[in-house]
Amino acid sequence: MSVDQAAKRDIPDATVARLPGYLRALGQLTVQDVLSVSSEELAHSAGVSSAKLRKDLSHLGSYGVRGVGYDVAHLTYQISRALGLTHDWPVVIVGMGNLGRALASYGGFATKGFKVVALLDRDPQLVGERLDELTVQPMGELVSLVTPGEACIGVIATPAASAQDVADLLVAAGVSSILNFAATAIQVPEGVHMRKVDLSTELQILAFHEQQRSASVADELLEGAG
Amino acid sequence: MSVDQAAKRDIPDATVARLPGYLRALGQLTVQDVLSVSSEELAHSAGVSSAKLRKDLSHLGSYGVRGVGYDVAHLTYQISRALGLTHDWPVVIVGMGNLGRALASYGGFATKGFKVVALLDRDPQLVGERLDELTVQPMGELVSLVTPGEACIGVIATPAASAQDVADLLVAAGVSSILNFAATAIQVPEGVHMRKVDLSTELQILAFHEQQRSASVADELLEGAG
DNA sequence: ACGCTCTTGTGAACAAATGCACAAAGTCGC
DNA sequence: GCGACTTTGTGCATTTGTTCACAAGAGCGT
Repeated sequence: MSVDQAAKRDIPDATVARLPGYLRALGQLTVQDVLSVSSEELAHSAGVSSAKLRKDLSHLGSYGVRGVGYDVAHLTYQISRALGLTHDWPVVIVGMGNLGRALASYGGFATKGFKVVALLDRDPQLVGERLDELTVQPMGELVSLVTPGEACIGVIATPAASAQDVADLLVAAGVSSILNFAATAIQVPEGVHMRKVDLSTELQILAFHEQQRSASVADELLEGAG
Repeated sequence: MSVDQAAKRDIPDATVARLPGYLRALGQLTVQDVLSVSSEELAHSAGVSSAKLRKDLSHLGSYGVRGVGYDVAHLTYQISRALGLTHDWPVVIVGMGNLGRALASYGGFATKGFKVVALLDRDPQLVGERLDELTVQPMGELVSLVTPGEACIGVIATPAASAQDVADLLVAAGVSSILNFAATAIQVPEGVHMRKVDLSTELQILAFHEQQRSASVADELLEGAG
């Protein structure tokens, strides 16, 4: 048992970040009634190299069959288990603007491992509104919704200006994992896990690569001329 | 000049991914009328270590002053330039569901480096609707909007089922950078830059760490008892 | 001018991640 | 059974990224 957990514990971060991608690719194979898949095929669907995929999976254990490949259902289960998706995690979404609504109505939650248990907003105008079988509640309800000690994931979908306040409230209520969609960096105390998703960051990274491309094209022209 | 570009070219990926965060932190300092900042302070606002920040900035050039720190305005300019944000990049958003609307009305575009030039949707019901000074157009307009050779960033905010089709259309029209918000992996030809933003991936990574936490708490209890 | 204090920029050590190449281990046809 | 073939799992080399620790500068008071 301790061995089992130790095996899980040292899964590298880079691997953990790719596991959801494998899980998604496996989901597509499942609906296509594919029973078995090779590392080559699965890696291609997930957009990685097969060597990387195999090394990633080897961190979870040895679940493939040499000469054959991986059993789709079994590998799905093993990855889910490694990620901790064998039971549903409660999620509270704070901020019911455009983005909050989009997230709340996003189907991806229910399907795998998560359950939105509450929608919160500071604005009294929005409180009481029903969205997808849930009623928007005021921020004050936060403490009664989260049981400290029992894990819960908080999603921040507020404007940047209120993000830090909301994060502080979430932490005070006992939330230990936060996903921040607001366009600002927020500070959380040690022990709270925080991840950030941000449109402009992603666009800026793409812009950098576009710029590199045009710069190198320009260089080639110059070299050709020189 | 070639030296200048060569310096830019070998900025490590990990550094590029962090530059937008520094830019954002600098923006906050700017509105607070702070003129100068040390690596320690800036690193803290951006949530990284000061050593990492300094090494990252050293890849852009030597823009700090020893004993003093960095000039906020000048560093902002240098990072913007490195990322290619000295002029606006055109962005087309495909898919005007909840998410597409949220993205379209997201203020972050205009402020720095990007300009939404078109909103597209396959659904005739949505075509013609006005959102933030733009009219939703049918997919067919794509080719007339994008000038091949001139860089343009495409954002996919459609359901997963149509994401691959949309990506193919974008590529065919000449878009060379794609940001995919759909909950599916898409394949793009070599030479097209693709990034993926996905709620469930992020949640699953958080779930993994929550699970690690509870596992290690359980372990400690067992050790204490044993 | 000089020494004191501060903070950058960077070389060198260290750590993490990736890619390669192949032995190990399985299936299948005969 | 057995040899041919397939595909996994992994040791090793390489690349990429991070951390440390400090010399090299820059400002300041005297």
